[in-house]
Amino acid sequence: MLTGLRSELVDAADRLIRERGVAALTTRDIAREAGCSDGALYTHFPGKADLLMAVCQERLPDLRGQIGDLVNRVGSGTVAGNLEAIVRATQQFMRGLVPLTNAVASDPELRQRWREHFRHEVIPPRRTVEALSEYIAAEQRIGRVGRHVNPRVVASLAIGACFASASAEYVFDQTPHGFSDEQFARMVARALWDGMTPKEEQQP
Amino acid sequence: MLTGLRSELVDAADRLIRERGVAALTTRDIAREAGCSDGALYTHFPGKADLLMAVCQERLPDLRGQIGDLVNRVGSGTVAGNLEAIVRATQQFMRGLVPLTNAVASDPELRQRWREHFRHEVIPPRRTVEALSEYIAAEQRIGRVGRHVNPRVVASLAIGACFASASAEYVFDQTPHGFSDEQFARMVARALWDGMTPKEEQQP
Amino acid sequence: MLTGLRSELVDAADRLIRERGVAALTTRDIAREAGCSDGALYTHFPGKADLLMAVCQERLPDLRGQIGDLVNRVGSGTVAGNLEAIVRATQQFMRGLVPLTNAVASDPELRQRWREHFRHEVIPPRRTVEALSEYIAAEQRIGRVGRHVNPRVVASLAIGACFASASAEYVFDQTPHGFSDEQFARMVARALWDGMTPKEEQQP
Amino acid sequence: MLTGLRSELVDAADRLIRERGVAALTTRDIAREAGCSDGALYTHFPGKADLLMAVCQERLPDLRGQIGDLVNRVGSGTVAGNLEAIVRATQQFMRGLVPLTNAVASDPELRQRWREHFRHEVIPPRRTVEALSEYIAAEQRIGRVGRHVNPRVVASLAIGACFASASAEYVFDQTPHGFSDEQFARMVARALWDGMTPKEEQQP
DNA sequence: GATGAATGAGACTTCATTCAT
DNA sequence: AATGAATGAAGTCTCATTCAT
Repeated sequence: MLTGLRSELVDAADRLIRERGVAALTTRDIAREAGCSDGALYTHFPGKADLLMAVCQERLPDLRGQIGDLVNRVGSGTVAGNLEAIVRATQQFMRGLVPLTNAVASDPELRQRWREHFRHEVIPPRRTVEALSEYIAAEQRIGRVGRHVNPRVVASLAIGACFASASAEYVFDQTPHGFSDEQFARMVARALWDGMTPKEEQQP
Repeated sequence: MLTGLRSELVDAADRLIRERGVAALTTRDIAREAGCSDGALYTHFPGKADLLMAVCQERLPDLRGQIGDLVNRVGSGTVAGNLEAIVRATQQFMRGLVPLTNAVASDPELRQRWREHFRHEVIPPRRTVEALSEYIAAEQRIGRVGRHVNPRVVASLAIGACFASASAEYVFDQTPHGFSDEQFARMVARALWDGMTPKEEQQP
Repeated sequence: MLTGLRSELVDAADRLIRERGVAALTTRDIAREAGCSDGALYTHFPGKADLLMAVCQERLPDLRGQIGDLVNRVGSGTVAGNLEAIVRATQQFMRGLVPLTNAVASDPELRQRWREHFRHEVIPPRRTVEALSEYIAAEQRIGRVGRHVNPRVVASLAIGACFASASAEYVFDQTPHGFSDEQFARMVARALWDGMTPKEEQQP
Repeated sequence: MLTGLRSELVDAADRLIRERGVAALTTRDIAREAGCSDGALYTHFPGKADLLMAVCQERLPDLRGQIGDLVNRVGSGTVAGNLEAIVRATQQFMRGLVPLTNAVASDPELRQRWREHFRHEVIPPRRTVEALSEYIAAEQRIGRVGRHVNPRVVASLAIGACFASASAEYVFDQTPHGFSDEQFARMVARALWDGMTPKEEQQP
């Protein structure tokens, strides 16, 4: 056990949640996947729900880790280009997030515990939206984005579309739009940028 | 039994899925909610999964039913105003859709059956995106939307954001952006419209 | 199922408690003894503890049923003879009671529930003592038992000795005194009667 | 470890049996109470049952230790007074004995081992009865107790009543007679003495 | 000797499903 | 068609015991 059984269990649960969802996830399956006995789970966690919470807290991908440096590109490259790169990173991020939010959504106890956990913390989707908002606001401050733009709304559109695509892919194995990730990222960046260019007057 | 026990069961399951999710949903709960015996389910469905599929197929809200007439407003009012109304309708629609997709997502068997069911049919998210795409394309054809716009991308952004908001609300009881439905609809319509106005040249 | 599965289960549990005690009593054992499936228990009782409570409430032997008519012999026969007959009945009664009180004593949940159940009801040992006390008091009223006698104390001595004998027999397969039931009943009646005879004065 | 871990474990088990009974007593609880590791138990005992037997053998209170000197008062004070003091001591003794006999009674394995252990030794209740019998017989020999008295029967009555009171108190938190220890001891001594006074003739 | 993580058999309970009525 | 008692497989969790350190 180079890694410690605790991590092994969290890894195993994480893997199975992504592959099969929580509904059909038994403690025995997790133990088998982790290569340990049925009871071992209970030497590291008070119960199944606590292991699942640990998965959510410790294996939740962090968008900041993935787009942190992109956000630091404020003022360099083109805004549309940077947006496109951010959308690309978000697509990857959402593929990791969606199975977990689905797991949480379907299990009432887990859902309750998440709500309590995020009572005093920013929920992941909002954290993601805010990361992008900050980038847009920074570009806005140096005049590369129009003052008429609400950064949070634009961010919500981009992030929301990525989340919806990942969800649909997870459930139906199909995207709602039919584009490839690359195509979609480019076109989203373009469509949003079209509404973000600095200008004098506004059309009705 | 004015409505027939079959509908009673589908209604009961539908109600309970929305209230409590599928994870803790037992056939006994459904029977009690429908006001019938435990065994009655099996005179109308081969098993529990089939009842749940029936819920999904028969009780899945249809956005077309909700925005159909809005789509027919092509050429009337303002595009931004029409967009806003469509977003408002989509917000409602997504509140009904999200509990079902979450239910399906968490249960491997149900997920498999959905995939088969939608192998030869358009999946709900895409159907929704296409409904909005058609409206935008129609406006584009009569010159009220710029030719540089890809209707399906704009539609994906609007629909995706509504789906993401509804999901976050379902799981976390919070929206990722913090706006009210009304505010968000107005701002989304505005942001998208900013990038859709007909124009001569395009900024880099 | 001529008798109904519920009774079957209570009977089975009753039998096994007497044979083997509660410590090693599993729901599976009870089901097997009752000749039904593991789950059947739960169609008749909320849980194992409730079945055991049912055993205690419904199978608790009632001394009144066994000595009721003896008590009605007030004024007939000899007091010592009647006492002896009552002690004989009590010996039988205690053989039935002891396994149950031991079961209750060893299981904290069951004990808690008994205490609540008997919060507003007379506990079985006291009920037994009172039955005998009433007989003695009645003989006292008609002058066949000395006025210096406290009926409840004499009753406690007789009942207590029977309880202790039955307990020791249950645990050790031996009586603390080594007499047969018949011998012991006769001698107890004699010893108590020696202190109960009506008399004028009392020794210090 | 001034006392040695073995004693620590026996003490811990003894304490927990009296506080909570055997039914919910785990080796982990004992280890925690003794302030040692889970595994330590097995360096001093072959298994849990052996530890419990050790408790029974080593911590079983001995009435002789408590009433030994009282027994030596033969011929001094009054017989009734001495009886009363013995009953008082027995009441205390039974409060210590009852939790152990209940523990043994509920567990078939422990019960079997007790039976074997006491196959060639006098069982505790009988030892107690004999201690009192000897005192009464001694008084009888010097003429302070009537020759018609069977010492063992009188002893069984007194001891049995104390055992029954302690049992009922343990299980129900109530005594079968409702008297205080002091009252009950006095009245029992009186009732028995009434039948033990030396006399010429006997009433029918 | 002592530790405590790990084991794995087995406890109680749930629940989708069956079937005699 | 409808009932609901009965089934039994499967789930979560407990706990006496082992063993490498």
